[in-house]
Amino acid sequence: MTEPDQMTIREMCDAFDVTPRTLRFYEAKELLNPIRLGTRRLYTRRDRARLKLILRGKRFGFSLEDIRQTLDLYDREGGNSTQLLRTWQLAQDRLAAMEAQRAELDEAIAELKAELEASAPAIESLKKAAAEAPEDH
Amino acid sequence: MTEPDQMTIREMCDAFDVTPRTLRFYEAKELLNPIRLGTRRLYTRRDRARLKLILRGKRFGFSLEDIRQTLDLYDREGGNSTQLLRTWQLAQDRLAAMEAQRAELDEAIAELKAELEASAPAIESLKKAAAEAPEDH
DNA sequence: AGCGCGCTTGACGTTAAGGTAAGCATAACG
DNA sequence: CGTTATGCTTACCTTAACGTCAAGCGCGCT
Repeated sequence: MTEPDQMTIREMCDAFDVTPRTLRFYEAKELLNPIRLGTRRLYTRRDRARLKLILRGKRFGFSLEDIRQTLDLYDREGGNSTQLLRTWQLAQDRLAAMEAQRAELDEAIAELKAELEASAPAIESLKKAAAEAPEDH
Repeated sequence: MTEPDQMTIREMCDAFDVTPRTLRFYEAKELLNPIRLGTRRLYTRRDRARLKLILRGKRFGFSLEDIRQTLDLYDREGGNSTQLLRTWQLAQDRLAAMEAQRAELDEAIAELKAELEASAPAIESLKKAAAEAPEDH
């Protein structure tokens, strides 16, 4: 437990490399809801887990609204059963979407690699030329 | 060659499920440059290849500006050598970024799967209950 | 000649995701 | 105990990536 249980907004910003504005913005959009000590925010372990998922989702190109919905997949704490089943279904969909994205990413990586290898010889000779006649800068 | 060599803007839109506005916008941002027949646009095989890459990049969460730079990795047709070397370097970076993203995506998929499996039993019993007492709708 | 359709440019509107600035409260520190 | 840092809210500003709307051109048909 090197990490404290609650963190101030500043500590969060330093830990996750975001601005206070961003955290408040996410709160306004109901992606986070830190405890209030008087008027100040205190972020718990749960908020940190959620923020991590949020930032990851963003890197994958999801919108905050998309992310907001997926967050409930991780820490739902009850809710009625039909609601739970819908959440479950949504999770399946998300998973499928992510696996599709993974497949597409693999393809893209393969293509780029092929492109790189195809032009590798030309690059090599360029580097050699540069090494022999280094009068450019 | 079931595909014609040049396509009108409408044909492109139908083929890629985008609006004319989007194609013109990408052109303004120098991601595409179709031939002009008089004032009209004609999109070639090359434009189609680029558009495919653009839309893919978007799904991965890249900005159009990011994508614009990466596009040159695929169909550079010359350029001076220092420029070429820089492009090469950029390609390496992109590749690394994509591989990092794939690693993160794998992790995310694994986590979501774990979450799903953990709550699978509860869901199963819910489904069973719903099957036995189907008086909700 | 007139009509309509597809395309063009140009200008302005919109949404998401924050940035920035003003004004006030409170907490920590020398 | 005054100053300095941290935090809060409210309000307006910005950028990317288009959407929407108006007005006009060219061309194929009748």
